[in-house]
Amino acid sequence: MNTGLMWFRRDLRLHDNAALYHALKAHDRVFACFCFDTEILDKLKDRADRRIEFIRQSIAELDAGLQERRAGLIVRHGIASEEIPKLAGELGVRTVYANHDYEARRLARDRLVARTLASDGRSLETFKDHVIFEKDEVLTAAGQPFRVYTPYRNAWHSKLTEFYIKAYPCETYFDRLAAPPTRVKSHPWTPAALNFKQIDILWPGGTRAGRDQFDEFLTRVDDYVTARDIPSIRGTSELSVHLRFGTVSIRELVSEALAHGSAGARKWVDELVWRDFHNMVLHHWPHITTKAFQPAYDALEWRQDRGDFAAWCEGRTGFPIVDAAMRQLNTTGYMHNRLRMVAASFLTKDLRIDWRWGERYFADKLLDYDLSQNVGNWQWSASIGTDAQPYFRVFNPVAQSERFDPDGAFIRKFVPELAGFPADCIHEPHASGPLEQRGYGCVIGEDYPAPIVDHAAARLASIAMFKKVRAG
DNA sequence: TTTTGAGTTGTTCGA
DNA sequence: GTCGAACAACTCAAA
Repeated sequence: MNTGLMWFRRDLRLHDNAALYHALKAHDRVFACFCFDTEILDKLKDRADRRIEFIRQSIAELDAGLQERRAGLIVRHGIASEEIPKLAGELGVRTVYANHDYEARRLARDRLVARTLASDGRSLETFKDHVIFEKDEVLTAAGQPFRVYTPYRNAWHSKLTEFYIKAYPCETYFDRLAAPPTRVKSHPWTPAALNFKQIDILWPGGTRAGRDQFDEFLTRVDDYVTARDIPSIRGTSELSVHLRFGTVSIRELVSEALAHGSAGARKWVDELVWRDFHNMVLHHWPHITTKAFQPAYDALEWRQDRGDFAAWCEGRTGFPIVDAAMRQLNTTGYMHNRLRMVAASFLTKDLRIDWRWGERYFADKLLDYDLSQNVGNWQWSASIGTDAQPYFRVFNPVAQSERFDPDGAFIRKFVPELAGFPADCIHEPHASGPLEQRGYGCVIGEDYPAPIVDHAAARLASIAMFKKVRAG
């Protein structure tokens, strides 16, 4: 029997899925599986992990969709590089199908799977699915990968044709989806069975939720250009977690946004181009996960201050917008785009703490965490990455707060002890006098911390830290 | 081939 | 309050 196996990873959908389409097209019968990889699970810091919950919800929908077509999802729990070849053997499939991953560890895993399968006369076939353009698809005129976003974006748009955003019509072959034989065991995926605690997530998993979210965003995409910067209102698409786990199709999003055509929709597509850009950069310069993209900046002498780092993590720096941002991350597993820049700038410029500490902290907390995006944006904020913001550009946390949270609504939500401050005082509460503070129901230094750094001095120290490296 | 100009997200200073 | 300059140096495309 000519059978294949679809291995779902960060592409948890049955529609417009490159690997699934190729599997279905090439085989009479196709099985579907997902593996909870213990090599990843065992590293998670917290037994209540929001990403596990999102995956659980998404594969529940995936399984239901397969059941409707008289098939079903085989779930495994173990070391994926061992489980997948083992399962392929149990099922007697000739070929395993998956979509490209771009992270070094996942690539090593996939190479191992391919080798193990090959030793048994089977093969692993992988496809581009997660991005519009990957690897070497968009290059400079000289045939080199871009190091700067804007020319990359221009080349990206020039190369884009219908071909690249056309959906893979998986449904044409859905009758080829096969139910797993009863002798093939599936691992339960309740939180208890996975040794995880249930935890609430801001966005439910699954493709239905992803589609609803996108439809809802399209009703307000015209306001995107300005609204996207205001954390107290829903101005962004909030599709990041769906993009991360493939419960939406990037082709579908780009195709529909371009068809929409408004200035807001076009701006949003350019943000999706950033996603391709960071992904491409990680492919070409894999060292950026641990080293500066610009090698000269490896010599920067970051402060190794655990106390200040803890204050940043816990949202008690005394800078309301930074603390509100960190508390949003800690309590919801999400942080608004604008605030990610403010928080990252504060850690790397005001506190001069190693960007890698911050990158790691975000990695542990973010529901939508994606290695390439997180590393790329942290290095951008720290002024050491591709297309780096100049080192002398240091965000002023008070100015950012006044500009993007003018009425203090976001601060009030996540730093409720400051809720009594009027809008013009909430951004810098320590500047109010002691009597006023008492009147606003919050004494700085008692009910809310005083600033842990002087921004003006910290800014000069940061610029000096960079200058030293450049001079040396 | 060389030159020129523009470049995600900013801030401060001085006129 | 508003405005332009300065804060550097490199990538890339276009002239």
